[in-house]
Amino acid sequence: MTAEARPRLRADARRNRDRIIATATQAFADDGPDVPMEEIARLAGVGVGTLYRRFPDREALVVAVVRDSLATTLARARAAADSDAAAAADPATKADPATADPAAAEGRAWDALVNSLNPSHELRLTMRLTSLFSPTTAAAVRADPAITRIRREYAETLDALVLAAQAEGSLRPDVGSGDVAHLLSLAAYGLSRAPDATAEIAFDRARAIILDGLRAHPTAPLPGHPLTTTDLASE
Amino acid sequence: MTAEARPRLRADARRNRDRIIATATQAFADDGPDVPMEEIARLAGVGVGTLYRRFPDREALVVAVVRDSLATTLARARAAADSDAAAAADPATKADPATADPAAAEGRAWDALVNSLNPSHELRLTMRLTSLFSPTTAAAVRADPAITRIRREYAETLDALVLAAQAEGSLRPDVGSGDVAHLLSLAAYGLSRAPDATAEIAFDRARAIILDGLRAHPTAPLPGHPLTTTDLASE
Amino acid sequence: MTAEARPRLRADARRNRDRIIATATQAFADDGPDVPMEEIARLAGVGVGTLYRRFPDREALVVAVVRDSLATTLARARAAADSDAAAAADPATKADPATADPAAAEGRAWDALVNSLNPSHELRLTMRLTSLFSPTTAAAVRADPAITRIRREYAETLDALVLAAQAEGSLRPDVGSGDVAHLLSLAAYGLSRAPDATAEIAFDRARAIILDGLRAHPTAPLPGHPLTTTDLASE
Amino acid sequence: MTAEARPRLRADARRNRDRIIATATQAFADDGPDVPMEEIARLAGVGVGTLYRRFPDREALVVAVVRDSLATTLARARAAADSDAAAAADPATKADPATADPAAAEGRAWDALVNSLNPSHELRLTMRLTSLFSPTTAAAVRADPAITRIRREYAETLDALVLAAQAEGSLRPDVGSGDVAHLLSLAAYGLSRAPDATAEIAFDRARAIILDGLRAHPTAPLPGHPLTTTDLASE
DNA sequence: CATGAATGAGGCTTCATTCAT
DNA sequence: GATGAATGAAGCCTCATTCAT
Repeated sequence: MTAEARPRLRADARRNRDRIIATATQAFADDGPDVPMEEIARLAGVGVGTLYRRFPDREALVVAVVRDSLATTLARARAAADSDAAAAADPATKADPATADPAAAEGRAWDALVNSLNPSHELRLTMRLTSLFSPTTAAAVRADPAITRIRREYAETLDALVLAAQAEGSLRPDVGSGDVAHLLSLAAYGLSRAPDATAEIAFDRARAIILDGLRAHPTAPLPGHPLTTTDLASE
Repeated sequence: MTAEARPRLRADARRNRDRIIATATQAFADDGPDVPMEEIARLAGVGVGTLYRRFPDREALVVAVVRDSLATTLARARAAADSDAAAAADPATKADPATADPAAAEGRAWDALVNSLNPSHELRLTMRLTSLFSPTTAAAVRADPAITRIRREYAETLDALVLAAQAEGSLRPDVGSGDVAHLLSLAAYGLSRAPDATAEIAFDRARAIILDGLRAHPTAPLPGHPLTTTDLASE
Repeated sequence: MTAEARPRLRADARRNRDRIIATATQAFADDGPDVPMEEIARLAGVGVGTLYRRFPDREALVVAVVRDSLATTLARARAAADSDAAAAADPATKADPATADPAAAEGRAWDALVNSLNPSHELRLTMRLTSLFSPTTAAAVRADPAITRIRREYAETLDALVLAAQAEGSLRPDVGSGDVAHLLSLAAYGLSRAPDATAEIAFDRARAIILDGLRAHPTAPLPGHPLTTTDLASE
Repeated sequence: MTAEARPRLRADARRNRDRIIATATQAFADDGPDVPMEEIARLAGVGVGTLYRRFPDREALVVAVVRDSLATTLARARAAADSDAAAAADPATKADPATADPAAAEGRAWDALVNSLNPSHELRLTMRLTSLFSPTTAAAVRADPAITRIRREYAETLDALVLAAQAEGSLRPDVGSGDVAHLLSLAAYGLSRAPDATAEIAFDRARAIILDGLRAHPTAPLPGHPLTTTDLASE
């Protein structure tokens, strides 16, 4: 997934690496950013040495976890954008607006936008993590080239979705992809804490309300100007 | 500020205690939840011994900080509610809807609700803190009787504001005080991170969009049922 | 002994500090430069925490040990120089060269030089240490201002002794204080390894032979030019 | 190079083994006695596994390195002794003292002694190594039969050189081969540290002074008795 | 009471050594 | 045989907490 000089990992090493990242993601989410490395190793069923062979220090592990999670999120958003494009190319879909489901009347682009923002379990955990790590670690995360690239590509994908939704008139024109990303990351963050059904509902409701706020029926002018993703780069 | 048995601390001791809490609040906000106790003591200009005399252990200090911050927030929300009640009792205010400021057309209760949710510096810190502490410490915070009481009183105050806004027709009827608290805490949380102007704007815009979503113009039924604050107690 | 802002240490702290340095000096000599910090602490009868409170890391401890040892050595060399000066001022001492002990016929300055080079137990340990530490640590030692100052003062003292001995004709004129320091440090180094009587003898003999070589009876011109202490600064 | 049961290693394995020893010798000299085994393996271009196949543990590698180095040194000292013997047997050499180079007036045996003590690069490394390893490792080195044998043979060679030089009157009679070995090892040790020109000069000068001290012009009786190599066995 | 010195458990990381591929 | 992945013991250092001054 990265462009590093890591041509091929031995099968078992690869499996270990993947399991460590998955375990670490979960452990960080469960116990906070300070979970002992030994605990992570234990949960992953490996010795500390193996953990450190793969990730030179805690920071490297965190970066890998975030990188992995963001890559998944990007793939998801892209899939949503692509399926939207495919649907648009297929005249059979939503052929006649008049006969369409009124609840889905917002249009294809809107649906694509909403789908792309449905946070995966992984992303939720990452949302939480990125806000919990120490300033030093956060800086390391932002400095990672692979993460930077993913963020940029994600921003581009989201930009396209936002513009399409605004073109079809379903998304209010005075918001930018930065606003959208910010709001949805907030919603996802709220979800990431409690793992139970209530949190699930609270998230769904919050998301619905936020989406209502994003629809093209502004009741009052928004302050400032539409935020682009770049505006939030320092987030 | 709290309802504890406060056996009349000597003036200077009292000052010490207050300074420690203020310092700790700032230190937690600046450097994260792991600031060493010695660092806090140093910043407060006292020895560790003094710190430990006031707060038997780190958890007690955290609890005190959160308690203090929540108490301030509650007082602020109450003041907003009270001024609303006072305004309602005063026929001179907003006497004639026709002459009222159109931008404020949502009604007095709506304004009161919005005001009560304008996060103070203190609240922002608290938002950040409560989401950053370890699960263990978070549990200790929730278990604190004084904090529980404050949360309950805060919920009651918010309930009243929500009901009033729904009664006047400005707040959509399918939300509860839990939804409102959840959404606004999310917005405030987003703010608490970066202290720069961009974050300020992002927060203002996010809040505006959320408020639009909360207004009484539901475009689609919300999933589930209106959340009460109790629903979110485990958050 | 240093010019740091350490005005006064609490009596017990001071005692601990001294004991730690003494213990560390011995431990380094006995077990090499890698003695675990915990071992040093244990031998000194304190907890690791105390050790680290006084010396932020291993390097700081090493620097302190070397500094302490060099200071002792400097004091010793100075005492030798001073007693020589005092003797010279006292007409009763060695009043008549003709009646002096033939074995001591070399003169007062020579005796002073020899005395100043009688390595203390501490210095022997230090000799061994400075050559055993890692390049990084060695660099830290050389970078220490207090150590730099002591080395400079020591060089000045030795310079005076060397010049005096050459003036009285007992020390061969084609050597410098750098040569003298180098040779004697070699002898002392050899001594520092084995702690038994044999080593003691070997050292005494080696020193006697070296001193013979240093006497004013050069049988062959020495290569290069007389070394000054500065020439050996990188040693 | 050693007298072990060397069951005819395959050519490439043999090459591996030699490269590992050479690499390790250099690595120890460059980076100190704590170079990780993996680093040595990497520098030698083999995997750790291969390293451990040849040398069961770190101690075995160190012993092999020292053994190798000492064997080289012994060969050199023997060559010097042999050439001296050959020269002595050849009446053409130094036939007429009157026509001899005055600077070489000390005699053939003296020259042989001096030559045998001219430290090779290998010996310098060994000097450094043997003094840097931990007490435990140093003991293992001394306990190695091959090393013991080499030391013994070296002592015998040196004994012969010393006796010859004393017989011809160039070496003072009150020193033993132990004294000579001790002094020259000290000089060589001093050299092994800094690899620059200053160190070269300092070594040359120190050696010259020491040789002056060793010449047959004792100005004072030496303490103790002439040391044999055995006296220094524990060094 | 205030201070800051002492303690030691606990987390991070390294590396000698073993073992599966 | 060669390789390098896995293991875990051991050392460094931090910091919450206790206690002597």
